Amino acid sequence: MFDVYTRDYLTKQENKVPLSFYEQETFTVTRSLLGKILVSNVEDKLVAGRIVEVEPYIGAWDKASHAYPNKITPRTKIQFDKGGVLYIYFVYGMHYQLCVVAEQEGVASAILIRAVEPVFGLDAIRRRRGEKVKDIDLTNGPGKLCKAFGITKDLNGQSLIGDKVWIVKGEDVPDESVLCSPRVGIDYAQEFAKKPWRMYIKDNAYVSKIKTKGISYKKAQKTFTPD
DNA sequence: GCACAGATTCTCT
DNA sequence: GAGAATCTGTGCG
Repeated sequence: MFDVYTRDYLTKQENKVPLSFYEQETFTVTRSLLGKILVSNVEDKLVAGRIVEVEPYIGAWDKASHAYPNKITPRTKIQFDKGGVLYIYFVYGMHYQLCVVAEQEGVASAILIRAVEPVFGLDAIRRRRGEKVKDIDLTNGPGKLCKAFGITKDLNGQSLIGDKVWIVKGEDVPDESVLCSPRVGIDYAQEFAKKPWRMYIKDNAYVSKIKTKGISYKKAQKTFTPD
């Protein structure tokens, strides 16, 4: 654990990542989220974790996106918002997923946070996840981290510079430490199911299970096209 | 250390 | 009414 992430540091308004960060192009934001600190303050419990695994979803041409092809429904309309809000949805009858909306207004974009490394509020995380769960399994998956952070549908559409969930600066991760592999659980997305757009920090123990060997960030970057 | 099925409810057809 | 951007326990080695 890192002692630098104190309550004081995590809650200071000036340390929150500004909205302009989220308004950038999706792939850039996805990459830059690695190493940053996700903070939640719900039910009066401050909890934080370093982001170690993320996946981008583009509404316009990515078949894996809920909003493909620019489909506006009550669920997906949040993805069309201006970058800097939360997109939270429910899957498999029991799990929430937490996404960050990027890009300008009108561009459907969501970045799924798949795993974090706990850095603050371990007690609250353990209580929410259950006493039997091993430390390494507390937040190494999108459903797990939502439970650990107290994320529910109520937070859908909330601002990322609000007082419930936000992101603060962490340690920058060099390109050499970023690996990319196919995204998870999207077999229906045809050619897009194989795109190596799941990004994670190399050798980090809190990344969720990896089946295929990752490729370099530079290589993956070239595949980020509508093809 | 696998593989498999069950849980359970929301969203869109 | 089908299927889902998942997790967990069980059973087998």
